[in-house]
Amino acid sequence: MPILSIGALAKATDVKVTTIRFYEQIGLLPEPLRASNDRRVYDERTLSRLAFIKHARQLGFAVDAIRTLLQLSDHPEQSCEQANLLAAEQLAAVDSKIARLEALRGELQRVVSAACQGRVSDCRVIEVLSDHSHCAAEHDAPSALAS
Amino acid sequence: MPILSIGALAKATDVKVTTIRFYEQIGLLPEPLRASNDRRVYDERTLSRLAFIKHARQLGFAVDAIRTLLQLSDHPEQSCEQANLLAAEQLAAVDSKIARLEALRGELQRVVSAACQGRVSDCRVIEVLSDHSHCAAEHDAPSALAS
DNA sequence: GCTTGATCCTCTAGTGACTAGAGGATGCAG
DNA sequence: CTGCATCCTCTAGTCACTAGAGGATCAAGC
Repeated sequence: MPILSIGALAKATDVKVTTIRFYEQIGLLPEPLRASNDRRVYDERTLSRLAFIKHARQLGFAVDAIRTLLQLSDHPEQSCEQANLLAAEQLAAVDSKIARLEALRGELQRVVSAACQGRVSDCRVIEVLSDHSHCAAEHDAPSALAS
Repeated sequence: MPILSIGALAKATDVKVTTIRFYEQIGLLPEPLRASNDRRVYDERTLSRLAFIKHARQLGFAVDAIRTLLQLSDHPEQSCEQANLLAAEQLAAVDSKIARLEALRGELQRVVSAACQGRVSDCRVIEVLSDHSHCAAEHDAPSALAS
């Protein structure tokens, strides 16, 4: 079983060293063995686990959801109902983000196409921003847009 | 000129009281006059300014961009080039977020459609998450997806 | 006048998922 | 042996708020 330093693990997974330590801190990665010089020592199991985490993050899963998914993959005898549910929820969240962003895009296109060459005093961009009633459709706060 | 309490301003703009104080703290809103009992007192100019801020936030503009836009609208004799630029940048950012999210959606749809009824040991959701090579296309980290 | 509940004040700390930096120890190559 | 890379811990910063403590004041109803 080949042995990896934190730097080697970082390079192999394209996850930053500080992020690996962070994942350990919040309990996504187990505390690794330490070499005599106190440095972290990893094996390939941690590499797969980190790859799993990275992939799930890329798909937009929250850390809490990933924690659940990891527990499931650690206990393969369990039902995978929960994993299916999490994936479906994530898909729904992505769908709704896309819908919101598309509404915003429409609004912004109207703003941009109204761009003027003159002074701010007759600038459509500022004017449209000043007056919500110019908007064709309602657009909600982007609070739910964060990934 | 009618006079507004912070609560009335909050109600009129649908922005939370704490958020209004926060905007004052970071300099998006000017420090208001105070009544004898130390309470904030607003006029309609602040109401428009806050409506402007809210609308721009809904469109996904960052606070720094809004600061610039507010400066522009405070000085109508300036060229509106910068406002046009900011709007175009914001549109490009939204476009790229949508593109990323659509790639994620495709991936997630594949994950969800592979949902199984059995045990985790043969669960496609977990398996697909474990192995990036299952992915049809590259999908980047969602770090740039935050609104 | 008294109580009750809403509103207001300041200040601090928490959110999520990292990222950056201080300040120092160790390892390795030339 | 001299750099420079890598590693360690710990703290604080990012963004745009949000929540709560702990208290003062106000308006309405009895």
